[in-house]
Amino acid sequence: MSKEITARAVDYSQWYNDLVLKGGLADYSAVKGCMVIKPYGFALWENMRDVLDKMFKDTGHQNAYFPLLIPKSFLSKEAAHVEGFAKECAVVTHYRLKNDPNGGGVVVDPEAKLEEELIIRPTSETIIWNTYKDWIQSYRDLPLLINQWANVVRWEMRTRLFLRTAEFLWQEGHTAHATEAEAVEEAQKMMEVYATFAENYLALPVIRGTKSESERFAGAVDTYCIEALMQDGKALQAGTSHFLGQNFAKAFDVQFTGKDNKLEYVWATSWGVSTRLVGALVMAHSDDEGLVMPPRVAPIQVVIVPIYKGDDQKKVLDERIGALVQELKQAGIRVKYDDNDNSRPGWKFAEYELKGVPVRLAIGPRDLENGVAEVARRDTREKANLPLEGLAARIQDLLEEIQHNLYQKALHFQETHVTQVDDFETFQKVLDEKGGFVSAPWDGTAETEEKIKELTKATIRCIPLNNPKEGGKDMLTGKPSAERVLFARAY
RNA sequence: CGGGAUGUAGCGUAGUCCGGUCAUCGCGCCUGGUUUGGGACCAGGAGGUCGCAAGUUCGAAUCUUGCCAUCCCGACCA
Repeated sequence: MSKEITARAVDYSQWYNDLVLKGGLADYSAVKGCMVIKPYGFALWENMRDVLDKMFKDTGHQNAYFPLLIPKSFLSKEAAHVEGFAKECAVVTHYRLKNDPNGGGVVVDPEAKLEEELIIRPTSETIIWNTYKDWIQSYRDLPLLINQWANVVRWEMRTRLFLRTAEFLWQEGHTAHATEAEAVEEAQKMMEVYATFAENYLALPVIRGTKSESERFAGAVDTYCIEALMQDGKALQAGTSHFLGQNFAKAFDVQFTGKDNKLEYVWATSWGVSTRLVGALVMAHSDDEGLVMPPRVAPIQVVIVPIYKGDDQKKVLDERIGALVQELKQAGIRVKYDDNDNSRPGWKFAEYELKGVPVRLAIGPRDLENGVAEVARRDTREKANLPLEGLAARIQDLLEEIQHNLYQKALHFQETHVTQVDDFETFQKVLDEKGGFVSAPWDGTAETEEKIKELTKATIRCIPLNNPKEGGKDMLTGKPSAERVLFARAY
């Protein structure tokens, strides 16, 4: 069949591509490095977005929108920041096209060169802090808690659907605070929001931690992160939250007058998650039959497939199933009744399995006689006949059970893929043969971290929160180590 | 951005070395009919600038050059 997907064991990368493309989440586009998010994939993102948006608002944030284009000079104001992003910025140099005098279509009008070139935002710290300067004068203006939903562009050399594309969708929170402690607390709080979201909605267990200096966001004092583990044993950074100190306040001269009438620089945070979460979701739960969607964010939670011979039976089914659809909708369930007569039940079964719909109901005349529906769950692929009477409530429970089951499965995988090692030889062996996180003592230097990366391709994913301080020896250098950190090969 | 591979109808493909009724086959699509409890069947039909652009040639899917896109492996990164 044309919809067949490559098995994980055969080619994991191809399996992932097959799921995204054949599952209808996204397509390649005519533009290098950019993808088209298709309706089914976008519906998934919208569900994620809606939940996160509510969580942000519940923690006191407001949405705003800042420009896509940023004056080039802004980027250079914060030294570490420009260093981090300069290499991947798209630049707008002209503002007009004209007909090619040689008849070759349109060309850039050389007379329309911009005085100051504009960069397409790779992130918005600079334009936002330039704006905050005008918004903040007094401690009464603080804290300033803003989020924006936006697209950003980072000119990546190698792209992968959802995981790394030149343009992607995300949200970026940018907050300003009167004290350092309050800003740190905000950064930690938002990391916790992300972790809660990943675990409760994406059924994706994550490890909370901080980044080592070399993995830190360009311009941050501290980067908090949530790290997830994919089925191939590679780690994936699922969200980051940065304590920016006063770096941007100083770069953009954002000061406020305190109660004591003294001028002070504000303390800042920024935090973001992106459409990359879609990739994380796909790789964490799906199987060789196709996508597996966690019910809480699944675009379609329940699909109903009618089984009938002839129009008469169809009519009877339409009526009964129509009532059931209403019942399910009233229970807040996202349901689709697929009564398309052009494809047969078997085809639909396979199609919705590929799309990862958590629950499928098949209902035919036989079922109506018995007052039941055949209920199939995507996660375990089990089927059962359940009474139509009170079905909505049963389905609600079932969706929660599936959500929970997916989380438990992923959690078990994660827990069994954190390996403690103390020597470098074992470290390499675990990475090659088992994958996952490797917890190993590290001497705390960037040099050692770099050396380990060169030798093994593994990086420090995070220093877990509340990490026990245990004396030891660095597995590579033998130098004193204050604590274990988590290494992994990563996306 | 370096190395390797690929690009023929919506999808998957034959043909490319050796230029000349070669645009092949399957799925899908449209029409009609029979069907419908795990990817239906019959009959008829539509659909292709052979990735794009130059060039070589009497003649190019096929040869040459450039470009575009995708995949895999590196370096870089969410």
